[in-house]
Amino acid sequence: MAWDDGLEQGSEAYSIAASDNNRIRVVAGPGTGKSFAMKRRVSRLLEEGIEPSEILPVTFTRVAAEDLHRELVAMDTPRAEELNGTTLHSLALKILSRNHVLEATARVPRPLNEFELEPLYSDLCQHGGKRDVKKKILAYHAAWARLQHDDPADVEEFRDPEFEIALNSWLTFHRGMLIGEVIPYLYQYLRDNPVAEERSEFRHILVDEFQDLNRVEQEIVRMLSDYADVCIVGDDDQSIYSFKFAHPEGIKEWCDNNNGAEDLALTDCRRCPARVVQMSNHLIGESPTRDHNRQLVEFDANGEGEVRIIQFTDLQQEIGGIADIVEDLMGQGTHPGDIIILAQRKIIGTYIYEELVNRNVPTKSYYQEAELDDEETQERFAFLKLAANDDDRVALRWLLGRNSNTWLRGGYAHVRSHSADTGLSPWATLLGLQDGVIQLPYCGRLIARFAEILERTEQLQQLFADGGHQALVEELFPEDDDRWRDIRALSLEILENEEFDNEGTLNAFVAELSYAIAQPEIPSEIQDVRVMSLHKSKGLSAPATVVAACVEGVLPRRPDEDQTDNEKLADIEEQRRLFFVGISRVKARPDEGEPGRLFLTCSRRMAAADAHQSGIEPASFEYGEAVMNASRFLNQLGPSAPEREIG
DNA sequence: GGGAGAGACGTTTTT
DNA sequence: CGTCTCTCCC
Repeated sequence: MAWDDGLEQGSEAYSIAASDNNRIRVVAGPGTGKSFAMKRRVSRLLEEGIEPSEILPVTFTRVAAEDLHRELVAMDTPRAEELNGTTLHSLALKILSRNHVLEATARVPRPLNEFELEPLYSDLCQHGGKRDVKKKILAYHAAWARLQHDDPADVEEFRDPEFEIALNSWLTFHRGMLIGEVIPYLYQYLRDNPVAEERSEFRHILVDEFQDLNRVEQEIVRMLSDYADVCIVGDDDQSIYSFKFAHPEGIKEWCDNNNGAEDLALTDCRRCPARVVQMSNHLIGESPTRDHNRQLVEFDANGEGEVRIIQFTDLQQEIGGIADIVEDLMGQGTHPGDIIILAQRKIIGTYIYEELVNRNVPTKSYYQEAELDDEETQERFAFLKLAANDDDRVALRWLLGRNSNTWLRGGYAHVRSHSADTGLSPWATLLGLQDGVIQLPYCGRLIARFAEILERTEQLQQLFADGGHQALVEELFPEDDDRWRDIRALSLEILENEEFDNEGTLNAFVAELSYAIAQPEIPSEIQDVRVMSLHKSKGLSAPATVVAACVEGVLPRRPDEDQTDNEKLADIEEQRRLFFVGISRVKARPDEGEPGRLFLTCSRRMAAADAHQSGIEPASFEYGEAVMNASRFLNQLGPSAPEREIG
C-alpha cells in the first residue's frame, strides 16, 4: 500500500506524513489518529529509500513499538521488516552495551530485577535504614530525570552525596545498573562525547507521547537530533506520568526552542462518539490549570453513542453490575475483545476479573504481572543466572543473603572489601574462604551458605552440559506448579523460537529470559475482556468501555496531606487527565452495530479493610465500611452527560 | 545473628 | 486491617 493511499491531500494527517520540514510538532488529542499519521510518515520515508536503520521511531511502551512495526509490515511498506521501533530505554541499553561505550561509562548495563535490590538496601542501610535508602534512590533518580544533577542549587530533599557515592560503588562492584540509571548514563555519554557516532546515527527521529518524557529523555532526543529531521507528537492534556517526572512543558516550549518548526495539529476525534467527545471537552475544559482551550472536534459519521452513569450501594453490587453489563453486551453480539474495564485500583480490578472468570466470561487482567513475586521462583531464577555466569555478582549477593534478615551484610562486607583489594571476584574469594586459603572474620554463615550455593550451581551446570537448556528448564521450572508457570512458559517459548537448544549459550538464554520477564508480551489478537488500570489503557480503544470506581478518593485520589496547595492542585489535575484518557477510549463503529458505549460506575460503600489496603481514603467510616462520594469529575461532564442511574 | 514487640504504611506506573 | 520494617535485647 502506498504511504498516501486514501489520504486526502491537504488533510492534517497528509501534512504530517508529507512535510519535509526538519522540525515538526504535532499536537494531537485522543482518537485523532496520531499513530495513523506517524505510520504514514514512516511509510513515506521508507518508500523514498531512506535506510531503515537511519529512522528512529521512539514510542513510550514496547507495545506501541510493536504495533507500529506490525502495521507497517501489513501495509507492505518496503523494508518495513528491518525497521525497529523502540523505546528510549531499549535504545539506551543497546548503545550502553557497545564496547566503546562500556569503556566510557565504566558501568555494566545489567539491570537489576526488583527483588535483587533487597541486598543492596541492606548493604547500604548505614545510610539511614531501608526506607531512607529507598527515598534516597528515588531522589537520585528524580534529580536525573529533572536534570538537576549538576545544579549546585539542587533542592532535592533526600539527595545525599555520600550515599550516592556508596550506591555507585556498590553497583560498580556488582556489575549492575539500576533500571532508572540506564537513561542517565546514555545522557552522560552523549553529552560528554559531542562527536560520538551515536549522535549522528539517525536521519529521521519520530517521537510519540512526547509529553510523557522527562527532561533527561527529552535532552537525549535533542542530542540525537543534530543531524536528523525530528517529528514529535503528543498532547499535554494526556500527561499522566508525573510519577516518573514527565515534563509536559517540553512539548509546549518545543517550537520556541526549535526555530522554524512547523506546528501541526490533529483535532478531529474520529474514534469517539459525539456524546463522549462533548463530555471529554467539557471535563478537560473545567481544569483551572489548563492554559489553552483546544477542543476535540466531533466526527459526524460516528453518531451520538451511549453513555450511562450508575451508582451502586456497595462494591459487591458494582462488581456484579459490571459483570451484568458485560454479559448483556455479549448477549447483544459484542465481542469480548471489544470490551475494556478500567479500574484505578488493582484490588477492584481483580474483584471484577474474578467475577467475570466465575461467570465463564473470557477475561484477561493486565495489572502488573508477577512472574517473580514468589521467593522460591526468585531463587530458582537467581540460580539460573549464576549457573550461566558465576561472576554474576548481583545474583550471588542475593543468594548468599536471602535466608537471613540481615542479608549477612556483616560478613559480606569483608568479602567485598577483600575482593576489591585483591581483584579476585567474590566467587573466587568465597572459594578461597571455603578452602581456608583466605581467612576473614564473621564469615561462618556465609561460608556455609556458599557451600550450598556452590553445590547447587555445579549440579545445574552439569545438568546443562548433559541435557542442554531443556534439562535446566525442567529442573528449575518443572511442569504443574503455579509459582513458576509463567516463567516456564516464557522459557519454553524462547527455546522454541530461537536456535538456543543446541546453539545458544546459557548466557544468551538467560539474557533473553530476563528481557522477556521485564517486558511481557501482550498478544495482538485480543479475544478477551480486558481489565486494566487507566495508565495501561493509553493507546487502546474499545467499543465498550467501563470506568469503575469513579469515587472521591480513587479518581481523583486524595492528595497527600503534607503537600502544598499547588502540589495538591497539580495532583487533582493529573487525575482529571487520567479520567479524560479513560473516557476517550470509547470507539464508535456504527456500521458494525457498535455505537460506542461508555459506562461510568461507582459505589457508595466498600469494606474498610479493602479501602485501607489499596490506599483509598473514603469520606468516612461507618460500621467497618468505607462510605464514598461519587467523583467530582462526574459533575464536570457537561450537559451531554446522562442522569445518574441507581444500580 | 536472630527473635519479640512497637510503629509505619498502604495507590497508579514506564524502562 | 494486615504486612512490612525498625529497634531493642539476648
